Amino acid sequence: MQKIISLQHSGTACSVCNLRESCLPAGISPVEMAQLEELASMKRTFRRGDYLYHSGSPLKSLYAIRSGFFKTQVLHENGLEQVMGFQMAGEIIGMDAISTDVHTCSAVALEDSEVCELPFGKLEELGRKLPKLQRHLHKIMSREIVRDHGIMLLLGSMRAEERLAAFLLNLSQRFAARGYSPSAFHLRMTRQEIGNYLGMKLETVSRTLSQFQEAGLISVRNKAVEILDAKNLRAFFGYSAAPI
Amino acid sequence: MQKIISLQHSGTACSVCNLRESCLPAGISPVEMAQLEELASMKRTFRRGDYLYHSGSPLKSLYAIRSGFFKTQVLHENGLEQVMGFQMAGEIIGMDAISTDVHTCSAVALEDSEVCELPFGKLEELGRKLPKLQRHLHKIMSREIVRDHGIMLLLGSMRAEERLAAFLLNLSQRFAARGYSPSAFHLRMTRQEIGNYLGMKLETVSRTLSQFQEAGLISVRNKAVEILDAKNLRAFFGYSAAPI
DNA sequence: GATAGCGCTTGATATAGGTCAAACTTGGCC
DNA sequence: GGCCAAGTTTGACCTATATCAAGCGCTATC
Repeated sequence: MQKIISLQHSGTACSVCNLRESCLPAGISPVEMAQLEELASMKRTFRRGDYLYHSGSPLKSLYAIRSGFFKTQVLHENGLEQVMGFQMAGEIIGMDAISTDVHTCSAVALEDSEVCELPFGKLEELGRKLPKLQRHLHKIMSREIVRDHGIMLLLGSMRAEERLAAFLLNLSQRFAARGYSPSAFHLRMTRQEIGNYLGMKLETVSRTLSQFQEAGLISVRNKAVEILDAKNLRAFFGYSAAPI
Repeated sequence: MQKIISLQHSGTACSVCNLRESCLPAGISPVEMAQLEELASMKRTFRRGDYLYHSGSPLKSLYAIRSGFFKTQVLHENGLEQVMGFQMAGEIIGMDAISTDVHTCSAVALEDSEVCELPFGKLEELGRKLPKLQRHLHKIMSREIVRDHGIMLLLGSMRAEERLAAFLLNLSQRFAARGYSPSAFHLRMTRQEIGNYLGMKLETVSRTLSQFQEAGLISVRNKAVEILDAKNLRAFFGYSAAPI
């Protein structure tokens, strides 16, 4: 399943990567950056539908997404299925595997994507030498915990409208943080995947999007979404910040 | 709110603590244990209802629960509320605060409890010297991520019956792992709190418990629960392992 | 440029779980 | 030991969302 399109040992270095401020190297010195660059030198490209890792496969590395879009999901033998998240450039994935040395979810590319591979053993080793890197790794893991808490709040306490509004605003915010338009973007995932992630059926996703459009909050045409009235969309979940 | 009943600098050491195999010191050598003991020497006791930390308070330490029961929860200004988990002896809490150096949820004692305080800065520092400790800390953080994924699956994909069955079996398993009866135990939390955690109303919790009792799967009398037919209870969520 | 298939929308209907309400139990406190 | 508040159970009814179903429209492939 996992087709590796290209392996590069040079590629773009952390020090010149435009994601460096939000990715793993955030806040470390140039000298330290050089050491991290060496560790992160392995790049891999993926086509839409390719797996970055499978549930059940052993922990080897964490992965920093350089470009593209992934989803992570759990597939239970009993048929239950849950999308755990949609990850984009600058985000680190694979931390679920540290606990048992085996991945507990799968990561699939939703569009052509590129990742930097971070061999976990070496990353820990370097963390022992570079306290700032160590701290940052801890922060990234903790951020994942906080993100998951946000989704638990969403799934446990919000109504369908609120969940979808939170989802759209969260995407908007993350696109904005990467220099893309916060108001107009393309969804990389299907209604089915959105619904699965948000604990609702695809029909409900579709209906709720139509309803938002009807109310003049957004404009949707297939995967193209435009947020027209972020303020009132935000009101759907009580003026709180996007908790995803 | 946070009443500190006692502060002890001696207390029970990790090396003689009966939780050492499941707690932070798991798998480290006696020499290393001594260093960890020094770090974890501060004990604190809490009465039912006391806060261990508040949402918004700065990160100081992680906490290893020595005895008792806690819940962690987020309270949103807009009224939304979500119980993130129920934690018992041997579990480490507070990792939500590492991301931003501020706690994002609150921890409340559900019964009289005792915790070992682990100053986070010192813990990281010691981790740099003891790779096994470092790895174990990472495993504990990752375990929290995996646990949260399990709850996301539960909240996003399961029906009320399945959630409650999963909840009871998870408690059972955790009590068993601590040497208590896996079949008979006391719930430390209210129906309200269970419901909030599982994304359902307290009436639904009550009704579903009654329904389980009707079906001969459990016996409930207030907070006293006995699991009579774990096999069929497990069948409620497709024979999968408790995903909490 | 035609066609097949997948993804999406929309409608009609069903239902799990929520809401409201009342009565019962229990445990903490004076 | 009795009282009060909080927690729990159970019933009746309601609503948000699921389910089932049909048709439409992209988009990708030849």
